[in-house]
Amino acid sequence: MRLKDNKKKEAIFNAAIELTGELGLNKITMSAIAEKAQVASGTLYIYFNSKEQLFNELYKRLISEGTLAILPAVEHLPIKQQLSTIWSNVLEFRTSNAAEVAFMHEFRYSPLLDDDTKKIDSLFVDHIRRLLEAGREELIVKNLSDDILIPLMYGYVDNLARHLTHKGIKLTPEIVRQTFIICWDAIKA
Amino acid sequence: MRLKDNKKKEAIFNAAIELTGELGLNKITMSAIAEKAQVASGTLYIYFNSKEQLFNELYKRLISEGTLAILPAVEHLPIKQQLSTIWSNVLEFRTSNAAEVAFMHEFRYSPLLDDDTKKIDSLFVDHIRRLLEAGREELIVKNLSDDILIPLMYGYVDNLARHLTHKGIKLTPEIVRQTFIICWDAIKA
DNA sequence: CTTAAAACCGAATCTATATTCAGTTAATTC
DNA sequence: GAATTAACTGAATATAGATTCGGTTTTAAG
Repeated sequence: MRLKDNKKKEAIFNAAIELTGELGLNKITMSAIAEKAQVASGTLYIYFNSKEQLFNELYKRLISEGTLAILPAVEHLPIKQQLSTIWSNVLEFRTSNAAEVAFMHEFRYSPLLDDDTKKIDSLFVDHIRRLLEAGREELIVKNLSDDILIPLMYGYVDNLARHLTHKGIKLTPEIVRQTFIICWDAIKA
Repeated sequence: MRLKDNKKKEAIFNAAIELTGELGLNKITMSAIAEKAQVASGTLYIYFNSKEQLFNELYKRLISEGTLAILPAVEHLPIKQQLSTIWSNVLEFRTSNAAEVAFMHEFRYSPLLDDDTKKIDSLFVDHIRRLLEAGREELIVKNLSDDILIPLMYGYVDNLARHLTHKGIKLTPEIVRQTFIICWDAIKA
């Protein structure tokens, strides 16, 4: 008997990512993915039960390999430094992996996103939440609810990265520095 | 001969908005819109050429009646006051018109959005751009590019409003005040 | 009151794609 | 190296839903 080929699964994922970059999530068909991955359309169903499952699995992988891997092992650093490092990493990741980020962003708001996948999303936010709490205890972060502070950071980084990518502005250390200052000015006590 | 019934068009728009609130943009069918608006599906095509046109027209209307109407006639006020008033209005609008905002948000990232409609979006941003420029001249706003400042304001208000709505948190004057302070701390010189 | 034209209806059509499946190929095991 | 079994193929199927269209109703105009 024959075994599944892991490289084939990679090829399928890559095809999906590339096609999102080229066409946008909603114009992608299973046939197009199959063609780009150099397999027959029926083969996709050996590796995935459905289009929905394919995308959800890809999304989860990108979140864990991309976003979560961004959280550095920097627990020994002061709060502000930790936030600064994370800020820099996230911005870097988001502006240098255009196709992946496009996929993640489009999929996040698509009807295909399933309930299970939604949970993964919160891991990253939870980490930020803990940092902010620590910052409040040290009296260096404004004593305001997470509901008010987190949308600032999350909304800014998301919008900023998309804006820069969209306008073809290359991320420079100077931009990273300036934007973090803005962000910190916003939340510092 | 018979004339088009303007109330019917309203009913169609309202049906589309309500259905977005109930089901999300992507689950909406022309038949469902027709049913909720109490017309036959064929009738939709008397008023609109296609589903795409229907949604684009609705989106444009919501932008101009909603978002643009938010820009108050406050040109005589100091920059900071103007920004504060706009901030308050946008937040108020975004949290108290859940179905409309859901539609606008979902449609904004949907494949149906056409090029022409995209242009309308920028009117609001242009207004903010002019305010920031004036603020920089007065040395009260950080001397940084719009590409860096605008995503902060836009990303924050967008994310914040969605977050509050999603978590069922009612917008209070205190939240408006606190969030504007955050925003202003971020951009002030 | 008549007539013409356009709104209106909703069943039938058309289309795009996700998914299936019968047949074929390749790799694993003994 | 034969048998077995799962991967693999891609044409055929199934289906959802946008759009069309022939027939019907309404109303403005004369």
